[in-house]
Amino acid sequence: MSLSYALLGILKMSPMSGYDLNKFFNDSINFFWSAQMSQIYRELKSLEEKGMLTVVEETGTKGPNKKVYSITELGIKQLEQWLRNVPDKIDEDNHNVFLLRVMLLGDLGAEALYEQIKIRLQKYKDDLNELYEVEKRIPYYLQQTGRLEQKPFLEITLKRGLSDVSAHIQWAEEALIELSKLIENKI
Amino acid sequence: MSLSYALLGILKMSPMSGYDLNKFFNDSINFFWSAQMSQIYRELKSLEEKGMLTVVEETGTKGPNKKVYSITELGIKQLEQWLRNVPDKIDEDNHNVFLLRVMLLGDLGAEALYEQIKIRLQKYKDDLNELYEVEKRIPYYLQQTGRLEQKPFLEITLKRGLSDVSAHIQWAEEALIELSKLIENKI
DNA sequence: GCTGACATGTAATTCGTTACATGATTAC
DNA sequence: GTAATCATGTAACGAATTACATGTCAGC
Repeated sequence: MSLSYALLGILKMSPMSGYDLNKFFNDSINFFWSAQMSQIYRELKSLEEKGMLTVVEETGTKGPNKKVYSITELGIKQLEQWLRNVPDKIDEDNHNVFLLRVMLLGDLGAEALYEQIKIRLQKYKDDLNELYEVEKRIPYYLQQTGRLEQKPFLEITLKRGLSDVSAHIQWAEEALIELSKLIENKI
Repeated sequence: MSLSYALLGILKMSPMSGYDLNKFFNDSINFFWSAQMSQIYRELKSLEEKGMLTVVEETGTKGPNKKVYSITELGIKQLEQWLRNVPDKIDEDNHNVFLLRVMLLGDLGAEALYEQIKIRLQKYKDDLNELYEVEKRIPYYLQQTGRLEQKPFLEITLKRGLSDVSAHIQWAEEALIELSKLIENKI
């Protein structure tokens, strides 16, 4: 399962709790990964049982106790194996509900589609701004974990997010123009 | 579930069997949707039980009998409701295993990442060619189902696929350049 | 006293994949 | 005869979401 490797990979950078992992997902790599808290907790438990993680309970300064997880040698080995082993079947998760809507909405007329793409365009613009925020946080984050040599790789990852969102924005803007032409001609 | 709406939407264009639906997924909208046969059959059965589809068994000219499904009034109503109702929580399925790999592979060195992106770039180029094939098939398909007025909407859908893949290709090429610089400088 | 952030989990359900199972027809 | 395509399904498993459940601590 890929969530387990996501957890192993992040914990390899720095030990943390399930709660922190969720924050990391939301604050940093939300543009390509997210998870439910309940799933994270369940998976952490399972990885610990398999000996890939160890856990230490930490009495925090505030809030209830934290369970801080660290990766083990076994965990590192398993993660590396997964990373090096390129799957021959490239299994991109290609269920795009929005595009399904776009295709089928045509049947209900151009106006309905126009409105929905307009809403989506705003979302893409928000996403773009969020990515800029993430970009700003990278140097700070790298310093904290002392992994400055990772900078180019994080930048490549982030650039993919930026490139995706920019393409989406351009597509949406062009689609809106197309649709407004259709709407005008129909009058 | 969105698969059910995908099935309703396609069956609204034209009645067909589970087998045909799978072909439609693979030949036309594979760039944003796919499904397992077993899932399709299960879902068709469930939609029929709910009264959103009707089924007629057809003795084909070749092969075993087909079960041809058609959408009912109820099905059309449900589909339209789903299409018009814009979800406030935009729930893009954002689990990109490849990007997870990219981020984490940095830790194993630039070479490993370079190789994996190179493989991926080839896949993107194949995808692009496949999309051009789909593009060519659109006019033929529209004539067959007599839905020429749908053309602009299918084109908008397809353009999104093209825009995505083009952005991916550009990103991959730039990433490879970046990485080769890193590799050279290390020698 | 209440809200919001902190913190962890269980249970039930739904969704999706994989493996298994069957059989007809056509082209080589 | 045998492989490929056509055609439909069941069973078991695994993954992900949703709902439920509990409790601390800080600030207003």
